[in-house]
Amino acid sequence: MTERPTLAHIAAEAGVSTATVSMALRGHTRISRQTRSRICQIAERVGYVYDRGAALLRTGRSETVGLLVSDIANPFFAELVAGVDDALEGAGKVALLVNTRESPERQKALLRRLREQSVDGLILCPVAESDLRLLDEIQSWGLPLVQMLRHLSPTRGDYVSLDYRMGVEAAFDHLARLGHRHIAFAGGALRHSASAQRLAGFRASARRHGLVSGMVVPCPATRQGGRETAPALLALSPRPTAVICFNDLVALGLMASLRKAGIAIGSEIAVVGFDNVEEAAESDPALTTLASTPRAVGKEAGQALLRRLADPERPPERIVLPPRLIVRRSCGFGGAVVP
Amino acid sequence: MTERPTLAHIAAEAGVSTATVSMALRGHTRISRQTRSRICQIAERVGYVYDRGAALLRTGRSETVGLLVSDIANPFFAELVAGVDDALEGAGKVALLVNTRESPERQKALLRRLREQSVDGLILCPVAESDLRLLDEIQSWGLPLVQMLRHLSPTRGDYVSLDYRMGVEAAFDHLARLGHRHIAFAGGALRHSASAQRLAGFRASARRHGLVSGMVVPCPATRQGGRETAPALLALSPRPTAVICFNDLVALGLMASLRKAGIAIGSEIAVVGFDNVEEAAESDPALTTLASTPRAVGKEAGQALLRRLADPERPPERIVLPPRLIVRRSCGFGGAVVP
DNA sequence: AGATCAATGTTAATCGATTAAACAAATTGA
DNA sequence: TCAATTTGTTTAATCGATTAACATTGATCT
Repeated sequence: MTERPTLAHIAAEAGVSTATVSMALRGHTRISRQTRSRICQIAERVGYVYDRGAALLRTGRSETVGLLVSDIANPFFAELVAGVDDALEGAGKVALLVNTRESPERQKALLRRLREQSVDGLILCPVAESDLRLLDEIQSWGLPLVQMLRHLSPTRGDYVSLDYRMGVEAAFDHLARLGHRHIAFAGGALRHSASAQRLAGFRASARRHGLVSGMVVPCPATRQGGRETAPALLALSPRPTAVICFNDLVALGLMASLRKAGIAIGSEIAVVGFDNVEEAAESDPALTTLASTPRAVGKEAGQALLRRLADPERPPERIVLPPRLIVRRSCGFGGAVVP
Repeated sequence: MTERPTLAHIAAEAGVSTATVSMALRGHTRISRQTRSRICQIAERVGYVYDRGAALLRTGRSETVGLLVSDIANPFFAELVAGVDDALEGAGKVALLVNTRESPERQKALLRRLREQSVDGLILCPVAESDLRLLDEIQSWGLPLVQMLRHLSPTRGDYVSLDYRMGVEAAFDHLARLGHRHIAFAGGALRHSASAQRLAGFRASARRHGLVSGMVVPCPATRQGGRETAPALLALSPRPTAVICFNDLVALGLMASLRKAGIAIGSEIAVVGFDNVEEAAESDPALTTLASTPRAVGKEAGQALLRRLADPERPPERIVLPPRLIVRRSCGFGGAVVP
């Protein structure tokens, strides 16, 4: 419980200046082998711990990044966070994780908080309804930023995400190939780019196949949302023979609801999800879905931020990972089936 | 992209000293209403942002907390982290989240990193195989600590967790009441208190009911682990008519495996999980389980740390939340059934 | 009138590490 | 031999906010 040792303590003990100690501990070449090793030994012995707060004041770098996600409790984001951590750990950086809970006010307050903390950069999954002004603001702070999963601008700044549009188109094409002509979309209710992109993929596909493109039923992106959206979906006319869901949770909820209503999933109605959560392989019937790879996305985002920190002048990056269609029984037996 | 304003800038503009500005912005009573509001206006106008790094150097408080979990990607921990965040947010603190990945070396390195960062306190879910020496060490640093979910010492320091032992006993009693005499435990393979407590609950229950207590099959605490443990379980002699699983993931994996083997879950063999994940209510059959409340645990842990920070001298706390038995079809129709 | 007090600021030291510039000593080059 | 260079270390300023101790002013009291 004694005072935490500082450079000055070590310097006194070694009979050198604090400057020497500072340089020695960081492996500066100007310090001789012997003094360095002597200093390191003393540091070890007295239990010296580097004070990043003090260093920050001088250097301006905190070796810390802000990570803002819209819902930490969501397992999808948990994977994402794990991926970011994977990338940061090797670089010796640590993430300040905050939960915006889809609230613009909280997002604003937390951004301020992270600035106060002098984070070196930000990885941001913006809350729904965020817009370009936020991007302007962040850039005016001179804070390196990676937009993750959702973007504020499709073209400005670094951006790492999934190709939602392509994913939905792949699902649609698959269903069309199976002969479906009435395909619906059970979609997220929030307004953000990841949602808009799915919808755009759906609409574009419908047009391309010459089908009705108005069969969209908005619903919360949760299991509960999926359950509750079944009636609205079945009430559509013509009644859809296939439905692409916002994500697996919606699909699983919807399937539970349809099962309860005695509707045969796979034959009477085909269901496609998005994400390929573990459960998808074991649901009844197994769920056709798009394998998104949240951990990979998080890791890419972390790495992108590290590159940006290393070189603020490099041109903006857009990294958009392609989801992979995984065909299972919830679309019937028309295609090659992965067990 | 201009220089970030400091107290000195504001002081110059307002024609007062930095001391006055500092006090004014923090609402110190020594500053008159008028100067305070004048200063606040200037701060607002020039876009002043508090520099916690600088303040930390002087005050020794970073308003930051270290949060170490053993597997961020695990949805259970995601809920836990969300709960911690819930508690911290109100207090204006932010969590530095790190992932120990069940590795003692990483845990050690990350603890050091967090100390360098001058976190005000720690919330730690220790990796398996951690022991008392770690607790001694942390206490020697004078860093406030809350042990979460797993403990290093059952009696020393603050501790927030779930009553795993009671949970397993409740499950056992329920199964015994239904007439089961051959009850097995499909358990975690890691050595930590949360695992030991479940096992203790199982053994104690078996003794209490005068049953064989050796029917324990260790397995990883994952869905995959559950799937792979089915053969070993069925090979036990006498063959168990009921199995209590380490958690829901194990139970769900096990059920999938048993289903595939053509075994009737609920009648031929009863299955009980632990956690009550969302999926448990919708599996086939619905899973009897113990509702653990990770978000609540996280929140309690966060609050406990806040109390500890407010008063380092208060006596250690032990908060152990009771899980609640939720009876569903995976145990057959012998009891009251929650749909 | 002089002492006392309250209200409101200011001065200056401080937290711990970094780093440009200065300096001393040893080595090399011509 | 003397200047130039290299090597190793020190000096001292600096980052931005906090805070104990001190200063000023005007009001109040006896």
